[in-house]
Amino acid sequence: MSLSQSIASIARPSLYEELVERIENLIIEGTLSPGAKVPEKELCVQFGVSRTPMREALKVLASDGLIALEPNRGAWVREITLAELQEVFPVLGALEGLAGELACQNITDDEIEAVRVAHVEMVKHFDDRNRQDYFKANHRIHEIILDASRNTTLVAQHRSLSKRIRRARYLANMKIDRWQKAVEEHRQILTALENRAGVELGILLKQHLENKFGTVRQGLVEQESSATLL
Amino acid sequence: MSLSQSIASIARPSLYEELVERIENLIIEGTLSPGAKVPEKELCVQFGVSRTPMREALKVLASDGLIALEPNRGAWVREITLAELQEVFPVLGALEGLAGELACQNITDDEIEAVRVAHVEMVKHFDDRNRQDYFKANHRIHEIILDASRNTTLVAQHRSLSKRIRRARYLANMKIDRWQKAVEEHRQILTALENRAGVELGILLKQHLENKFGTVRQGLVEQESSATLL
DNA sequence: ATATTGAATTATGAATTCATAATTCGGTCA
DNA sequence: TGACCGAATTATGAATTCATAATTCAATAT
Repeated sequence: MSLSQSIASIARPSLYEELVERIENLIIEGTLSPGAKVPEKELCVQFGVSRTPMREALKVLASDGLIALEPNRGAWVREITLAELQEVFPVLGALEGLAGELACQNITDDEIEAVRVAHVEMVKHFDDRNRQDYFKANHRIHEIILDASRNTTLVAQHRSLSKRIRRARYLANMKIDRWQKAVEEHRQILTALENRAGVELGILLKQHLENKFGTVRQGLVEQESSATLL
Repeated sequence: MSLSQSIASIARPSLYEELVERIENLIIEGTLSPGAKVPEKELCVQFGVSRTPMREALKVLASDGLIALEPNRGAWVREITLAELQEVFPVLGALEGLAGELACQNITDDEIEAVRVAHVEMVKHFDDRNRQDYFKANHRIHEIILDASRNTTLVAQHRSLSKRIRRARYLANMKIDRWQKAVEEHRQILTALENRAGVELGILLKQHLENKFGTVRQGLVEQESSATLL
């Protein structure tokens, strides 16, 4: 893994890899929304590549579950259903629990300090009700903890699943009281990390995720009911 | 998911999908061994397809971690290092633990009966010291439990990771006392399942996996040391 | 007005072609 | 003999081409 990474950092990544990332971003940031057709030709023109690397990228994205390829009918951004959320969240919970335990065994003092800094920043953005920047700081905290597990397989699995649900864009819908609660949970998470209390951190992260699930579910239900009304 | 599956079952799977499966099998059964080059051209001839679908398949296999693509140098079957095993097993453990808990909530009596049948068969093959068929029955048991979690995401993640380590072919090296112990563990697993004791089953499966890890590690260490001697 | 048919158009799946990078191998020189 | 160079060969990355399946849309029938 480290070998292939070092090679990748020297050599220019191939076209298809770049395309995977860029299309992933289009999906996550909502330019390509769930249920929409992935316009193969347009994307080729937009990125200035031929269909070959584009189609290779689409195959990888399909294998990651971000899009669905229907034979002879093209690619579609996969919808996030309530059923899928109910599947993904427990799995993410199991992974986060493990990450928390491992992180407490392996995290450095510098990394804990980095979490502390990100935490303070996150709280500031909460006070300002700045959802965008709150999300970024929040995300940074979880990334540091995950990386501190020193388990690239775990990190990769978690990232892959996170991407699938991140599209739900739950933050836009997060109610203020739930948001407040999330900040409090993060205070506990930081404390457990500082104490290197592995099992406790695992439980906290899992719980934190379950609450997040509540938010996402609510957002999705609202979205679905409003869609029905149209 | 059910939609795309029903479509896939009607339409002929595309070439690249078929190739992904067949090359996967070549890797798992050892025809393509770890560290070996994946002979793109030869495989094209062998399967009677052009390079385009073949290369699409290789991209997917790389994304699944079965092979490594080195820019301008081709594809190689990824080696299983001890470091990777140490990463993968805890993740699989977390997933199996979850699977056990969910299975106890959702498994049908018929499915428990199927596990019982496979268990009896497995014990018979143990008595005959028939490793091949023991492995098959063993595998069937774990598949039923996993499927009983009713969580296709969990199943997919578990399968993907299992494939990565199944290549280690640990069974060939399993010592008789460890084998005996594995059978005993399976007796407990069956009992927990019959009692629908979710938490307990989760712990048992995780423990069972850790023991398996010991076997795989030993096999790998022996293999590496013998390789060094060459 | 709506549904249905079929030709024209477009999109997709896969083979082929082309440019370039890596490897091989024969020859040269130390 | 062995290290080094460079032309020939081969493999790889990506664009193009070609065959076929899906879709669109105008014309017709109900």
